[in-house]
Amino acid sequence: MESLERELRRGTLELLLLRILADEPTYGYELLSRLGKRSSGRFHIKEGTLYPVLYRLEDAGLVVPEWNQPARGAARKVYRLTAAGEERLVELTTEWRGFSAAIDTILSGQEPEEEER
Amino acid sequence: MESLERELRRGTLELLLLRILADEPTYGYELLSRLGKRSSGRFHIKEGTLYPVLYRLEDAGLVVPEWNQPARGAARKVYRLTAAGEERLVELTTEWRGFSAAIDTILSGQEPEEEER
DNA sequence: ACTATATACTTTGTTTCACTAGGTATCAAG
DNA sequence: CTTGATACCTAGTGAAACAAAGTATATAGT
Repeated sequence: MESLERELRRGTLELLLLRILADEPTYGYELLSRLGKRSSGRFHIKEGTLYPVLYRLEDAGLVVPEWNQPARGAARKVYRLTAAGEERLVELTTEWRGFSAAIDTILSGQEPEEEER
Repeated sequence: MESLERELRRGTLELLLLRILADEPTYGYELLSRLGKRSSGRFHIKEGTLYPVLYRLEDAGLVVPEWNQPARGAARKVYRLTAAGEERLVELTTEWRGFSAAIDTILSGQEPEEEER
């Protein structure tokens, strides 16, 4: 019985990263702080969590990386959303809304009106 | 990259089962159909998923089982929420609300006001 | 009597994902 | 020249949901 947060985060990371990348192409390290900021400090993931997700997104063709050498500092791998990535973002957002609505319905103790016959 | 639903369900099962059991002590097999009904058919978990969760809840002292022999048919293991289970339900509900609110904020593209300094 | 179906609980093994805990490399500041 | 911040990468671990079995009882059909 682990922390709920850890388990809840499962699957949502992909959605959240796509959402942030939709605003603006961003590199990995920066994604960490943006995610932290936008969630009011709730989602503090580590690099060892982040990069594997980015590779999955890349393998799935949802994002494309481009190496970027800033004037000073280490090189950055900037990820940009592809068309497929935008589609996926819409898909996942819809799925999330349906899912969380279903949970909320159960938590509120309401029986949904007659379905599933 | 599996289905989002599968991953999202992670961690929420415990919460949902506790919620259903809070209404009324229920046995495993019945929980399956109640969960399906209350989620409008969205959450169709299998027995191989359900029972291990119930055992975790039992080990954690959140529910207690009682064998019940109905007039006809196979014996039923009816689970009842403990006081600890009720507390945990409140805890998890709060955590869920905070979590889903955080996701919604990020999805809506709003920056939360200055926090996390 | 035999078979199938529905009910009801159990167990084993697999997969996926987030995490821990390291590692490499570059650059600025002291 | 060492420390710390930035930035990326990887191997190994663990927990949860799942698939796919199995056991047992009772009812219905032939």
